[in-house]
Amino acid sequence: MPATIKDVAKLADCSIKTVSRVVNQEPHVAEATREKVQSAIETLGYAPNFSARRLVQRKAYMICVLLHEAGFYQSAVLSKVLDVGYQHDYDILIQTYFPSHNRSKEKLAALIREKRVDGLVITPPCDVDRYLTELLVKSQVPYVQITPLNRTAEVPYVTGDDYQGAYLMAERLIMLGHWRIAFLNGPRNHRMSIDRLYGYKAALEMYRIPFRERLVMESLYNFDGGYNATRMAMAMDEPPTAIFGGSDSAAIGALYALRELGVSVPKQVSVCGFDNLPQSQQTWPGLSTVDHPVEAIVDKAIEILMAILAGHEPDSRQVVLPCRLVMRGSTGAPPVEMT
Amino acid sequence: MPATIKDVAKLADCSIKTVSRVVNQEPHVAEATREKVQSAIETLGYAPNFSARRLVQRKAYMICVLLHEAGFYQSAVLSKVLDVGYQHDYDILIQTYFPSHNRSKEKLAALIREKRVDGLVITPPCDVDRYLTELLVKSQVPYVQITPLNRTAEVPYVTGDDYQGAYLMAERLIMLGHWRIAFLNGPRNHRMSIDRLYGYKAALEMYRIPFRERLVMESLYNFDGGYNATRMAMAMDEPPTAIFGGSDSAAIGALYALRELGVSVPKQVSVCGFDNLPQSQQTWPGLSTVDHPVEAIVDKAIEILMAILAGHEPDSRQVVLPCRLVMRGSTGAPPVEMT
DNA sequence: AAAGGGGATGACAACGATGTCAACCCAATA
DNA sequence: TATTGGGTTGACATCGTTGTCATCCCCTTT
Repeated sequence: MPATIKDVAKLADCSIKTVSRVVNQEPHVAEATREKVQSAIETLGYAPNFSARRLVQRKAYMICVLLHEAGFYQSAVLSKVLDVGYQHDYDILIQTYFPSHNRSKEKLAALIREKRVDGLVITPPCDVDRYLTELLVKSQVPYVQITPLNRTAEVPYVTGDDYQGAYLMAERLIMLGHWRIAFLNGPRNHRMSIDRLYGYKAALEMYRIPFRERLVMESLYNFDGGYNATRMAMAMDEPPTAIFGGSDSAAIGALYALRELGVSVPKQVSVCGFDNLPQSQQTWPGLSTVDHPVEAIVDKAIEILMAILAGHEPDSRQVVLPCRLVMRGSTGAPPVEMT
Repeated sequence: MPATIKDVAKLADCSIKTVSRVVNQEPHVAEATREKVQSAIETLGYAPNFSARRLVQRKAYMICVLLHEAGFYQSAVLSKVLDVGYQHDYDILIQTYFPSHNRSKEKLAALIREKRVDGLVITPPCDVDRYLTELLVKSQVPYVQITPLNRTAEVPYVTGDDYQGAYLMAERLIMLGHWRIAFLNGPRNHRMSIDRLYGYKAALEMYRIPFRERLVMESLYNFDGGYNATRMAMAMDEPPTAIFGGSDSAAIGALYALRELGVSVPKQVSVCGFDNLPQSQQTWPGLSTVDHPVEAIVDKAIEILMAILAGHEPDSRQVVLPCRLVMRGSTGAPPVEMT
């Protein structure tokens, strides 16, 4: 049986309230008493019972990270959340959420209703689900979205500047001499895909390169999508000299397809991605990509969430951080055309 | 203010105990009463407060997954833990643990002392830390190790059969015609590395292939280690015709090094790994590897943990599951030697 | 010397559930 | 009719904390 506050009080010959004061470092305790209590605590190996504290304070001391899948991006997020979580007194609970899965909906709803968590961090693609959004709003739980696929002005989120990142990368490709640049697009109704596509378009426009609809290929931002899209692109009459993956996963699929086709990267075709996933530096050649600053994003997101939980109004509820190019070996000048 | 059990009792015109019975589906409630209570619950949108329940039941309804880092392997584990967690009434908390980091030690110790978790799942490489092991044993918390790097007979663990898996793969390489097979070794004092190395050695012995110490290269099982080891191996007088990575990460590093050296895989050199990480099928060529059955391992581990938590004695506390070869494009026959 | 003020302290009531146990009701039985 | 027995039911204590507020004591001030 672990020691309780009562045991400590008895041993230290004082009231439980005094022990509570010492434990919580409240004022109004004489130095001598404090020491007496401290030593009693150590003797008994006392630690306060968290459930009791949670009950009386009506606080779970817990934040939940909502995941759709435990993928590469999510593990980067998690990694940082844990890191930052240390700074605060919150534990981190993870929960999966599948829009189509009724049981997972109920689980999450219960989690919130039963006050088992004080706030949530939503990772993509969970944010696109209507039911979830309604649930969160209705239950008034503080939450913040990490790199949402869609976003509305009412909801707190932190993300990278998809438009700017895509613009930068497209511009870089253009500077290298490319002008038939395929774009591996994501789901058409996601704000994130739309922004990245717009960045690409804007760069083309800026440099007077005609935009060609057929160079925008469906990829769903995943490996298989990138692979298939690339096979199709390379089968065109005039295949692209560069393939800009809207996500690293798609770009890695593209690399695979090109290797399979015996197309040399970057000599014949350049490839680049978006996200800067850890494995994008383990491909060969290393994948040039746009760094979505996950760490900074999570940092900011937790900061916002903590502010809301503490009752303050955060500096801002919507934050967009700039992206940065990370050039590796997968991009280069296009081959000289034979005309 | 959320509704409490009292509110429900008042509305349903009965005692709180009766409501409790209905909520927990206990017997001894008349059908009419049950319905009355149910409708009151729905009217008020009542959900039991978990902190209160935890307090009185002295149970946290929480298991902790202890991670050293949120890497690829860990995310696979996590993914499955979450999946299985659904079956039971436990929430999943994640916690990082760094042996050198005092603060993280304290955090974990507090987590356990304060009864915030009922049990733990330990992922590698956390299990190699002495302080941790002592803490766990001393505090009597139920726990189970997933693919431990080291293991002792007293501690519950579930792992893949490293020896058998390595044997199978080495045998396969030999059948393909290889006999200069380099092995990218892991940390020398880890049981897991030792077993994999022994499997490799045993296969060599079985097929009467002389074991050469210098073909066992230090890699620490990571990308950089695999990369460096491969560079060194290929610089030998008689470079190996196959490189067997003790882990996929190391093997991916090997692939990178070989590409860089312009060595064709598998035509000139075969490469294979161990673990079957998700990204090992996204390399080019696809990485042949030994599947460490993470899902089955986690399944079994949770089963054991749940049995212990429920007070039963599990069927067995140490489980070793067989590994299975996954052959992809990175392995083939060695080139014909010019003699 | 009396009044006032502030720090130290503890008694007691929350918090919201579950466990214990006695009381009750009603039907079946002797 | 009295007794038994089983299913219903609720009063009350309990879990281990924190919050409220009254009390006490001692020191300063007038």
